[in-house]
Amino acid sequence: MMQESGTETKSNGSAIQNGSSGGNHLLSCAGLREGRSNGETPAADAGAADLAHVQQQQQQALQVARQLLLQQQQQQQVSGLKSPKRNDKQPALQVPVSVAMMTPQVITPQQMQQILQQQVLSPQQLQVLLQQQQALMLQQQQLQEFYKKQQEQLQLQLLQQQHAGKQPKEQQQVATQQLAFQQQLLQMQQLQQQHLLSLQRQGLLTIQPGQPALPLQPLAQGMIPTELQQLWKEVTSAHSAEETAGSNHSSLDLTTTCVSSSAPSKTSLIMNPHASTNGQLSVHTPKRESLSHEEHPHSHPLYGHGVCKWPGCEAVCEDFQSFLKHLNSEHALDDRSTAQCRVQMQVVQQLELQLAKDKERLQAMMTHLHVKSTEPKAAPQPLNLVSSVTLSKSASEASPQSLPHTPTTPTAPITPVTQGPSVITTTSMHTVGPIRRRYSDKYNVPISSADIAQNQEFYKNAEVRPPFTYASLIRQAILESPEKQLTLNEIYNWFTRMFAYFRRNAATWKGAIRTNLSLHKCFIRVEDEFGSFWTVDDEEFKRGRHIQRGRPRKYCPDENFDELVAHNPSLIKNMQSSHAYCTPLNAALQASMAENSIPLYTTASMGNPTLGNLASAIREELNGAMEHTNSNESDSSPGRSPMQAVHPVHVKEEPLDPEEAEGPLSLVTTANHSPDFDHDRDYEDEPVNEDME
DNA sequence: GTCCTAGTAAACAACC
DNA sequence: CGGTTGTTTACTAGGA
Repeated sequence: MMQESGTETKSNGSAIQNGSSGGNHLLSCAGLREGRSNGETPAADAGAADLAHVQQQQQQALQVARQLLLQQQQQQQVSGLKSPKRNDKQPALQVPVSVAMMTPQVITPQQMQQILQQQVLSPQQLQVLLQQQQALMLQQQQLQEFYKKQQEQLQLQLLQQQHAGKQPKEQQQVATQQLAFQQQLLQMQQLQQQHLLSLQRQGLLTIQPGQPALPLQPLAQGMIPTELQQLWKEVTSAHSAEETAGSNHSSLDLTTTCVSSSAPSKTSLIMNPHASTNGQLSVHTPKRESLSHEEHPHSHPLYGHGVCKWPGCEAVCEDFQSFLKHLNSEHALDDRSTAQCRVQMQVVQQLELQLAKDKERLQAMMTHLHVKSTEPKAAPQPLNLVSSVTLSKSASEASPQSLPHTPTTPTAPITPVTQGPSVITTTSMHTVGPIRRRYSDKYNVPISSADIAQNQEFYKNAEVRPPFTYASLIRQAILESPEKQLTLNEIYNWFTRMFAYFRRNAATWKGAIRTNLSLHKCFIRVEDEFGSFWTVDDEEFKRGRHIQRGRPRKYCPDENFDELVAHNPSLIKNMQSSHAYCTPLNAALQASMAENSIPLYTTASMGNPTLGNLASAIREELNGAMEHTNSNESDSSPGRSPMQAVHPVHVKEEPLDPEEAEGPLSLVTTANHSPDFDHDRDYEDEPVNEDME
């Protein structure tokens, strides 16, 4: 497709792609533009108004082309021939025209992205650019329409030659019009080149050296390049066939005149030395032909209800032919028509501006509605997070301890997050202070892995405080670990790995983590000879209870615990570190502690040896009962051996509900003479223990 | 206004 | 001795 354009280009000796050594085609077009007949000087400081003017000129040229086309249509109608199927195999006298020349320079998305990446455009410039883009796309559509009509007419002519004999005079006229049309196209193309040059001079467009020249890039919007090219081929093929049969007109090649730097003038129509190359590519498309049949021959935007609709005209035309004559005579290419066309252009621009504003408004509304749901104050955190903060700050302030963005554990499936356009910059999202009522605060609804995973990339990169409580995050970190247990340092690492926010102010949030670990009943600290780690009781987490204040909670692990386990051997099975068993573990242990905590604690602190023996016993039992073969250590827990799963237990002895404090543990309770500790809330005012100490 | 809860800071102790 | 870990307390602020 496009290589055909290239061959045609080369055939004419004008190097389009490499003519300007850097592929900067616009420079070559500068010479072309300066050589224009109208003598318009290039706008050194081409602004939006100049660009609009260029657009106006382009549309004007297009209008003239359409006018010529209509004249041609009129002649076809005079001949009174319908167009049956076209014969595909025609003599190959061609009018090859570069597709690149025929394609308006609609800015491709790549170029648009390049422009945006430059970040030098003001909103006004972008607005202008958008408008120009829309105008050019409109031109494309008009061209497409024109080509279809042209094809139809040529087919009609061809049929006429085959069945009704030669009509040299008419054919000559058609050919002349074709030439004039192509000249108009050339002019239009030059204007487009000028337009692009203006864009470049403004800095709106940058053609990089390695990048192909802009006009040679395929169309990305508007019209499919292949379709456009095919259309033109059909047109030229049919037309050249006609000329071969009936006249001595030379084939026309507009390729060099438009896009090449070696064509200084629009009148430089040269002979095409490779006319035959197009013949084989002329493919008949029945679809397009059928479409051409459906087209109304007399439809014209400037003609309706017998009146010329040229702005300010309203001349009555009896029929379409008279309208065309009127159009040619009264609205030819002159200053008046140009001025009127400019006015119309302004009208269109106003409408487009309004449309752009409305689009922008719509976008803002949509953005607002989407971002608002992610505001920190909004309790529920949406899963599809689209708002973000500028990463510049987080990047600049990220502490050096920021970890690589690797999935935490194999058990934490991480779904990729849609990135890129979904991220909308809003610095307001950069929250600093404490945020209350985070997601999953209420009723301690556990955050799922998907909650974090879906926004994982976002939180990893954006220094946005996650709308989760520390407790929720700690729980998530623990549950994501292979063994459902983490050391404190591993929890730290999880936070810094998963959230860019926690790469700053480490002292603050680390202290908060420690406080939460100690404060929440759901977090159970377990010790072994290698250190301590933390597990989570999910059921207790859902309860969301805190360890009561004002009440001593800690006890010496080697004291008073052996007896507890001795009375409750089933606890041993629950001492594994996985989530599946940490819950019953906590239930049982905490149930036991509910019965024994205060007296045990108190007595332990006072030197009661009972729990010390108990702890030793349970530790031994654990070592024996748990051949914890799962040695899959977390990547973040290098310091622990597989045997770490065998834990002596060092658990906060927060009591559970009275109904949970049943079973053999009651023996401990009674044995420790703690009638007051059956109730959770009894510890509120409990200076007794402190007093006892 | 009160209560509850989360977050923060700080003090302290034990441990490494 | 300094850092880490863990506990506890006090305080603030937001929400019900």
